[in-house]
Amino acid sequence: MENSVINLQTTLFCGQSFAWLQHGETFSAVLKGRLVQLRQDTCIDQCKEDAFLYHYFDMDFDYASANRHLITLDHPMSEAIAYAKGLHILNQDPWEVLIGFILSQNNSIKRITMLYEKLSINFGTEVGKGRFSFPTPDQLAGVGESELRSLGVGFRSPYIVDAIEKSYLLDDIKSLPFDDALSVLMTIKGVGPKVGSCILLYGFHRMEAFPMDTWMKKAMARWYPTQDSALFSPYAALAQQYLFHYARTVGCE
DNA sequence: GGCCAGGCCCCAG
DNA sequence: CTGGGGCATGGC
Repeated sequence: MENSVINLQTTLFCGQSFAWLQHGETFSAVLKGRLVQLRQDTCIDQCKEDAFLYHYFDMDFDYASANRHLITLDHPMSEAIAYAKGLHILNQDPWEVLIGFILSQNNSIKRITMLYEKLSINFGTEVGKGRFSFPTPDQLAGVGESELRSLGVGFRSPYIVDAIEKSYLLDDIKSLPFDDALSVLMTIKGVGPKVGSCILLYGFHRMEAFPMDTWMKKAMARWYPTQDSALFSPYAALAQQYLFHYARTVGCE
């Protein structure tokens, strides 16, 4: 019904992806080696014509049903859902999520997006209009720590180098149980429980994931002090996204 | 010019 | 296993 209509603004800028730019009413990103440009009013039609976009925007997931389940929970979940109406969890490329969220630690979303773009411009493939694809592991192979530091990656540079060397680990994640998958991801330097959970959520659509960042710690302490992610099962990941977006943009009062 | 940012590493206890 | 300092960089 109402909440099954995707909202691009909320979906693309609620902190799950660093690949999108907005100019006027147009949202754009380079996905699968091509420049994708969408507007809210034409998004649904474009997704129906394009199997990749349809899956990327998670159009098959029953958000109406999940929301009906979550909305029965205590304050402020119903407000958080209403506030983020039309939020979908994207099905992103695991490799791009891995690097994006290694960059995210002790960093601001604005600067993460900037670094993501810098990596694309320096090591990706130009697809026209001054836009570049995010570099593949092969394109980043051999890139050194000092080169990354010169781009502003800072103390995360050795983490990125390690992730490049261990990118093959992503190949087997899909078939693993959640905890095993998390353990494998955490063998990559710079990947802890939070970043690992983000990879499993945004790269593998694992609904059990419940990334606990600074905002989520505040939100849980404020609103659900005696609870954990089990409260939101089987939609913990979606509940997390609603709470994160609500706490970060509205506040924890 | 400090403060802080979707944490994690590393090292004490 | 738990806790806390340190960390590169730039937006504010």
